[in-house]
Amino acid sequence: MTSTVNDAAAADTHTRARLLAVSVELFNRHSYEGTSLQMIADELGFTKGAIYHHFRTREDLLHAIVGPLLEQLEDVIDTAEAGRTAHARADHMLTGYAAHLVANRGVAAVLSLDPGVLKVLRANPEWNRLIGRQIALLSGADPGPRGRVKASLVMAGLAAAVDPRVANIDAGELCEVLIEGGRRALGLRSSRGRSATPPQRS
Amino acid sequence: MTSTVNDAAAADTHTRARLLAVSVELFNRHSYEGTSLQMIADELGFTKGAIYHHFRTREDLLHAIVGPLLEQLEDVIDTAEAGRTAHARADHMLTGYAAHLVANRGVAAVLSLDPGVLKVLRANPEWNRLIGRQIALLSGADPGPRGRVKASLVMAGLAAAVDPRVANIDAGELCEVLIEGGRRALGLRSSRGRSATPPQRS
Amino acid sequence: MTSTVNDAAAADTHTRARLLAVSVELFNRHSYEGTSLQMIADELGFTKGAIYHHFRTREDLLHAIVGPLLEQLEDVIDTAEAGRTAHARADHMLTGYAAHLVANRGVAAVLSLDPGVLKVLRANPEWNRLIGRQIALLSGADPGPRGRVKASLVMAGLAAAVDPRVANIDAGELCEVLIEGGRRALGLRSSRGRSATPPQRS
Amino acid sequence: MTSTVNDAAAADTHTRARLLAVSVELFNRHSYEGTSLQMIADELGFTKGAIYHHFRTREDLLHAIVGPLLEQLEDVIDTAEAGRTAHARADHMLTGYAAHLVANRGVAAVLSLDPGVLKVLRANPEWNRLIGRQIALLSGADPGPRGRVKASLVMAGLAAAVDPRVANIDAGELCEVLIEGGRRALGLRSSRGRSATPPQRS
DNA sequence: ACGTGCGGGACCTCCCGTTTTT
DNA sequence: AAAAACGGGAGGTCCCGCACGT
Repeated sequence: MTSTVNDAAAADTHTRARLLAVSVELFNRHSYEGTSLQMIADELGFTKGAIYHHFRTREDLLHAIVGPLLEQLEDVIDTAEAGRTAHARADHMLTGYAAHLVANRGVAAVLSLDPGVLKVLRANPEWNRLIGRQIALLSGADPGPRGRVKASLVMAGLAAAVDPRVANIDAGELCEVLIEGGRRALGLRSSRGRSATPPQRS
Repeated sequence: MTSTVNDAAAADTHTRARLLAVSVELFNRHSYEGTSLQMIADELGFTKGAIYHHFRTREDLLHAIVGPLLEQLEDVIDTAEAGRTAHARADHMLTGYAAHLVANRGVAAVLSLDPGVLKVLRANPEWNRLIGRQIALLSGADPGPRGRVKASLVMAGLAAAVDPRVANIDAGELCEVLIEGGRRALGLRSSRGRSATPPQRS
Repeated sequence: MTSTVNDAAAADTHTRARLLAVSVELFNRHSYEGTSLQMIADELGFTKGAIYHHFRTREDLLHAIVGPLLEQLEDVIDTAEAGRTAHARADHMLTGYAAHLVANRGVAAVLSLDPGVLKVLRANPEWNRLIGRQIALLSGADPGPRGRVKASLVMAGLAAAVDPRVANIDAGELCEVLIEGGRRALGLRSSRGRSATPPQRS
Repeated sequence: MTSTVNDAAAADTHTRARLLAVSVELFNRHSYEGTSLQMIADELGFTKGAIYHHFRTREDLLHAIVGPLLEQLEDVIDTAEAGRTAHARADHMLTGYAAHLVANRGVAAVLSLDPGVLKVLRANPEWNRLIGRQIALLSGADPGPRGRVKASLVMAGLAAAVDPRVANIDAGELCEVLIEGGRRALGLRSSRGRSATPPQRS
């Protein structure tokens, strides 16, 4: 069942989890910069002062949301980097990323596309490196500017495509479509048999 | 016809053009919601009052930026819709869209990805319909949820990939890569085996 | 009896004393109004709730600090008022005050100079009277406006001069200097070889 | 004519001068940290937003108040440092300082004694140096810790004594008393029958 | 066209004091 | 007795828009 970020936390930490969930939802609707603490507090039914007890600043709140997601993503990256060939590494990265996004539908768009969020992410060297590694992996089959462009295309494209507003589609099928689209865009031959992709032009 | 961004600039060379350019830059850096009139005024070297003389509200400013772009995009859509087969229509839409994005690098990301901007766009029925038509065209080869997902993937992916921060790449080559990636992701066979290069816009 | 600051501490050694000490230190650094309970709690390593258990309000905390000091000062005043001549009374007041300040270096400045503290002091009629009596004693040799001015000069001057940041000086010597300066400013002839050193308080 | 700080400005800059005057008054009554922008705005009859147009931060406001005063004081210090003997330099500093304080009755106490203000002053290296020079001058006749203590005594004492609440006394006489008290406290012989009245500043 | 002064109202931060829990 | 959760509310910053002047 669609494990969200807060799966574990949700059970006991009554309010903190709700706080994060509501925040994500509002960030999605109004963008990070466009969401005030007041809006979050109103949605939760209590006051800004209460929020302050859990997160001293709005950016702390954002950190608490994206932090776990990026840790999750780091696992995927770590695994992918252990692949033997550049092709395998890229494919692992892609499938892992797609699964990661689908598992966190509704959070992903905020994480990856909101300029307000990206500004915060770029300010954190560790997170910045993470994204760099991801791009490197995805563009591994084709380094250089072209590879970077494709990698960015896929990363942003997938992130945007999982937005629930895009289409009413089952998680499993969604993941399939994303992987298929990603592989083609990156020029990765679908590992077994079916070659939807024509031989690479240099 | 009807004034592209640069056209309008030519008329009013004095300040209006600089105002728009600076705004776009700041919207890109800080997101639409994260950019205040004060920031824009400071960057321009004059005061908020001066801005007010050109645009009565900050949203007006946004309209002035995205309006021409969307008109431009509408031309592409109109043309694409005249295609004979679904495949041709999707391909036209894709190539036209790629050219449109490349021609407006640096504006595109704001236009297509910033949630703050999207909220404004969604509020305008006309613009909302425009996006719907674009999705319909791109997913035309494969209607249904899967098609919508792929179309969204391509639309957002391309928009994100043109960001100058992604890679230092020549406009022509960038366009090629985008089209190639888009075609593959959408499952469009590279028609007539050639000419990834679209009709160039200024 | 008349518990001095340290006395009270001995009883409750656990926290109350540290609480007061830390508060005084922070009041000195940031002024009374500029010091929040949070700052005090942080410095102590525990939470605001803990403070609230000892003092129901921040003003209570202030009272607990200045109260004992003012009682101590009242003793000095009482004694001084028993002097036979105006000159002797003023001199007693001066020496006693100097000793009092030196014995409470670091607290004195807050007590006597911080406008935020003075506001609280002025609100308490008893304490207000106390200061009036002190001024009367010091200016006794020369009543009228000039006397009041000199008395204020001495009172504030001495209070400020005991601040440890002013000079690294031994308590005994400091007291000497203060008395000498005070006597001269007030126009009190250093009475017939009487030691400048006052009766030492613990 | 009790020249205030804003003499020149008062005429034309309608509100800015009032803003400063009101602020000084409230700082005196409630201490710097104890005075909110709201209080100032209320007293002036307009809003915090209006204040923001003149001073972007509360500390700016403080700077605008103490800045001119310290410049004035620097003139005095410069002049005093040109004296030939240590005694003369100290005496010049004293008389000049007294005149400076009397000329700015009501502002002086805030400037010199409020811990909140001192914190800001200490944070500014230039202003910090200024105070150091002043102490050096006053303690010049007797360097070392004892001299510093006396200098601090005089500086704070005089500043506190000019507070209008201390005594209803004419400016000229006040100045006389301050100089007399200061000289005695510092151990400066009233030099060669020179009038106690200092050179009047505008 | 542009600068200035200002109103009113958010924003985030954070504070103080209470309640609830351990 | 200490910690944690929370409610109100105020503080400072700052923003947007509108008067004016020029």
